[in-house]
Amino acid sequence: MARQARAVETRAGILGSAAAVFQRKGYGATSLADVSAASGVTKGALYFHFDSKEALALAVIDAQHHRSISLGRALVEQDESGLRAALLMSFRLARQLRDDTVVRAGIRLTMEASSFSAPVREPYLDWMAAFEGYLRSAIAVGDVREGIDVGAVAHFIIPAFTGVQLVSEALTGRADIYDRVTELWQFLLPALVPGERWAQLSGLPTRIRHEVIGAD
Amino acid sequence: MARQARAVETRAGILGSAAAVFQRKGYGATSLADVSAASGVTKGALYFHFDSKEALALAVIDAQHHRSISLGRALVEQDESGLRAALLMSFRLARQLRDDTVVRAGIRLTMEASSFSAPVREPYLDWMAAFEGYLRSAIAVGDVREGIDVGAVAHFIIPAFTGVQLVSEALTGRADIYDRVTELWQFLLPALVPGERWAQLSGLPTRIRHEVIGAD
Amino acid sequence: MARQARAVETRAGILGSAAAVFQRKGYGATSLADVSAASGVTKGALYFHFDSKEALALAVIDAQHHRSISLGRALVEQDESGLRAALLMSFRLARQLRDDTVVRAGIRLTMEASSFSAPVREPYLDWMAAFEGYLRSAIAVGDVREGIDVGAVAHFIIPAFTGVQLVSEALTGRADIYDRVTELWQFLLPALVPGERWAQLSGLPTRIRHEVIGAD
Amino acid sequence: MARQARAVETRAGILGSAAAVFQRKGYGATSLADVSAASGVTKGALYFHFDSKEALALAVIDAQHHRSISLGRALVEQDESGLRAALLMSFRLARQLRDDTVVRAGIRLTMEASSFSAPVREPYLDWMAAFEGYLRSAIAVGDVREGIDVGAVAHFIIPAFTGVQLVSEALTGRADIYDRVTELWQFLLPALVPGERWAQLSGLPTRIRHEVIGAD
DNA sequence: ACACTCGGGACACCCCGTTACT
DNA sequence: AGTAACGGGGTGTCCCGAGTGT
Repeated sequence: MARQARAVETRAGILGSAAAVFQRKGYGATSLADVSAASGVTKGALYFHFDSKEALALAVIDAQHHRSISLGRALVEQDESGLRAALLMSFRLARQLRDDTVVRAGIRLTMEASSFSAPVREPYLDWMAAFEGYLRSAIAVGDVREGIDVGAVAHFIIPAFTGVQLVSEALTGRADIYDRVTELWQFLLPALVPGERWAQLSGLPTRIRHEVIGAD
Repeated sequence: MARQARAVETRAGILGSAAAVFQRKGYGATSLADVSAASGVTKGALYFHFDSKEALALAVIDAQHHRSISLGRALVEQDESGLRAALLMSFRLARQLRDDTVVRAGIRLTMEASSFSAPVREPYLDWMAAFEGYLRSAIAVGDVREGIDVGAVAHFIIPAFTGVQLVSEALTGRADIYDRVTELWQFLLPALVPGERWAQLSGLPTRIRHEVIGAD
Repeated sequence: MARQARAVETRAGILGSAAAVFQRKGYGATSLADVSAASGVTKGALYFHFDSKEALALAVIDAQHHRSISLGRALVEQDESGLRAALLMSFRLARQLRDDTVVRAGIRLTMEASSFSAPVREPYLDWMAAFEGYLRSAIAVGDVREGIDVGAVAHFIIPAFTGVQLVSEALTGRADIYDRVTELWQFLLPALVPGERWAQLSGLPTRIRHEVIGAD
Repeated sequence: MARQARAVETRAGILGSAAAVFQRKGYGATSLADVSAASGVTKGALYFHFDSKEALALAVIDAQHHRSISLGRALVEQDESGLRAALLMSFRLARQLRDDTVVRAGIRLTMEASSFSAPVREPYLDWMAAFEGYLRSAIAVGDVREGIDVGAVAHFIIPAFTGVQLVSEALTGRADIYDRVTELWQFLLPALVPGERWAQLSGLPTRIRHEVIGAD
């Protein structure tokens, strides 16, 4: 149906505007009137595209999740090594979290989700699975110690990153997020890399940070 | 005055009931009618004790913060060593986060606070300061390496713990929080303790966990 | 509680205005804004007194039922004979149905009730019971044939009256209701009164009509 | 045009589905989305065939009226005697009122019509005219007393039947409608049939009931 | 031309957080 | 400490035309 061209556009517009408002005010404080005004779309159209405020929020979460997870796909296609991939991911995600409204909104809504719906778990689980993969291939090339519990590590990195990003938001509006992510890796790497690689890997976080973000 | 005694009691009752409702439904979805019903107090009385819904939520946050921070005071008075103190704190707090309604509500509201008020930063800063203190005295007794940036470490532990607790809530309703906190320390200690102490400190998280919580 | 004086008054005011609007527009077409405007009461006050639009409608039905059923109580206290009582009731009720807004509204809502609530049955059952009583005492004094099934008769009179009133409303706005009720009795009495009383009872409907209503 | 064939079919499908929904929920509580879902037709198509929700309801009323009135036409063609015709009609209509969705919906809407449109009067008037005809031919063959006011009788039977059916719906969902219609005639016949015919006509309602409906 | 997607406003109901008067 | 009243939106969703394709 070619006619959906307009519809797709409208839907995307609503989603973007909704993300902006959600990101600024949170789910509870956002009214559909706000979204309607921000998107320049009437509530009728809004209702046509999304069944409810909750559905709209979930759609934003979903969009964010897709947008973020696609960062990972790119890495795999570029055939990056495991440890580099993990670090690249974290910094690219940090950049999204600073600059991409949809991602910012999605993350915020993910955390507030228990206010309006069942808690959202898939994103956390997906990220954990992705990092498990990175770790495994890092072990294969000797960047990460054998015998480590990759499940446990992944199950720690994701929450740690979540918390780092959350507190960075609360304290500085995420202005310091690159520093904080860099430190995350510096405190975590000693538990991961084998002693003999430490010399060459201890500086990796900073190198990758600059590779991804620059001096910023 | 005897009259004030009852007033204090009523106020505390409201606060407890409000915490229970906030914890279950979140700020936005909680109505004063809910609180009124849960506490068995009329809305009039409710407004006599708290100026507004927001004030009520902030009072819950405050109560939680006091309740949690007082855990730290007890440690100082018991003159625990720095590293032990840090670990004890984390597990005791984990226990509160599992079992204490006011604390659970307070944490939830702290994170939702940006929905209805300026973001709450003091708790994070207070915790960071406390952990800096623990780390400094840990360095003094040789449990933590010299030359480490205690500010940076504290600035990582607090977010990491925050994230761990948050994701544990989302995925398991905090049922696995003790495991997650134990792992947090296991992945973090290698970056903190000097090599020569590793043998005796690597098992510390598990020991303290059992000391505080038992097999649970 | 003396303070409720104001509340009672307000409530009654709302009920009366609501009846007027319901009577004119029906349940579905009546908005709470209409009621609010008609009663000069804010929607907040309205919500304070009635939990919902449905509750308001049911309250109107209830008020009508009380108002109508109390006609019957008066008859009993006046110790009217059974047949006279039945006829008096029907004409007095007819008058209410023409002139009393609350009654008109209540009847209308009773019929529309299945649109918004479980069908209302009590009024019908109450009326049937009342008429059974009248018939029994009419039999006792010989105005109604023995051996008649009073339950069946009551179970016919009430629907018949209901229909007469309903169609009179649809066709003439109840302008002709007295004529119609008179005829109802004229077509029904032959099945009820014993042959030997026919001479003196055949004119009873008209006599009672004039007694209650006058020439109108 | 073949094209219209399908249009007619679609229209009929909508009408049937709409009747089902109206019958179940009433006019006010029925949304066009409901009808659209029930009929498997998009709302757009729905508006193509009917100008408005009200028009749709009126079309259902109309369909019901046609369907019911055609019962009468059949009788005339079968050349039934007047009194038999009247009784046959009433029982056949009762059967429709129990079993035919369109008829049930139409009747319900007829009564609710004043909620959304001018009161519907034609059906009542048509029925009254039909019954006047039956009565007149009944008088011609001596089944009904001469000198009776056929207009008045018809003007009573139709409302009485309406009420009987209405209350039967409210109290039993029309499960007892055949009993109630039978009784209607038993209480009415004494006023209609001449004394000398009473012996043979008093059992007529039951006989016709069984003829039309069976033991049911 | 028929059919339908898409979008448009308009309220309706609910009820919420809050104040005035006892 | 409490009853009563207050307005103000919030979400849902309804009924209905423009616009678009088949």
